[in-house]
Amino acid sequence: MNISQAAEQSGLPPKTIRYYEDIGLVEPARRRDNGYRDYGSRDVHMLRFLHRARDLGFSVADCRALLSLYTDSDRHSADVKAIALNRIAEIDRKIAELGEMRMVLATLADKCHGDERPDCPILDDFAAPANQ
Amino acid sequence: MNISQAAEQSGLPPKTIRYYEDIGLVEPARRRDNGYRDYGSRDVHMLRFLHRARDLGFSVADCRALLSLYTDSDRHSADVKAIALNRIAEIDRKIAELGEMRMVLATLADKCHGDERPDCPILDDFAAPANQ
DNA sequence: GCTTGACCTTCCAGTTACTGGAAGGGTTAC
DNA sequence: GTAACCCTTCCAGTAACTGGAAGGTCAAGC
Repeated sequence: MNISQAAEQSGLPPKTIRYYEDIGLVEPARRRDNGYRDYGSRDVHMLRFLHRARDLGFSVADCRALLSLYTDSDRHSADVKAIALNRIAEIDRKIAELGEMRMVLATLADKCHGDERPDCPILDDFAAPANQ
Repeated sequence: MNISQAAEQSGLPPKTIRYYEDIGLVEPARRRDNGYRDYGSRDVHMLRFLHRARDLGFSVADCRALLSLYTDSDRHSADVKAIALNRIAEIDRKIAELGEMRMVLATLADKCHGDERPDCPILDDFAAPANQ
């Protein structure tokens, strides 16, 4: 099948599929006589795997590792789990960071009249943060 | 003062200060005879403002708007508040997204033995997501 | 046979917000 | 004078694509 079909079935845009081939995340696709890439169900399978992993926020480097574990029947599930737990920890850090930002901003926004007057606690804080 | 002092007092690395000048986020610094940038307290003030705004996750584009409101004494606090509320909404979206990822991953990781055996519910899910 | 439109190909540039490093010149302390 | 550290500019790289240009291919309709 053509790349656009593979795209449709995997959920990845054609551009992204070519990009993944470029960076060696997936094997180069077979080519037809006219130079078109030709995909089979196994290829689409791999692409869908990548789509899912990327959707869950794994980096391309992680995806590389996950894909190599996926295709290795002698893998240890511990290695997969370690990557997943790492990703969870990363998510937790990110959520905590965003939560702090949100709290600060919500507090400031709450104190701001938000009308036509120029005085604004938000800008005041930016100019001289309270907690410093 | 030299750029490294301005960096220390604003919390931004020298590289970043030059970069902000490059993209026109701050006015070009005065130069001394030897070509060195020369910063005053007003400059440092602006840089600290930017540092704070960036720390709260505002994009450089937002910072541009915020800085222009900051230096405009005829501003309406409503405009500042709108930017802040927008940022909060963005944060909320991001947190929700991360929260979903976390839930999925935690569920999968929980089901994974994480030992030397190859079978792994995480990889199984990636290969064929349950919710599809 | 020819055209039209939708594919496909490669390659280059742009995105965000820096950061690292090279090459070269200035300053300060001993 | 020289060593250590500062400053300058410019170029390249980061992450993961995405947009667009230039050009070849294919299938359908006239």
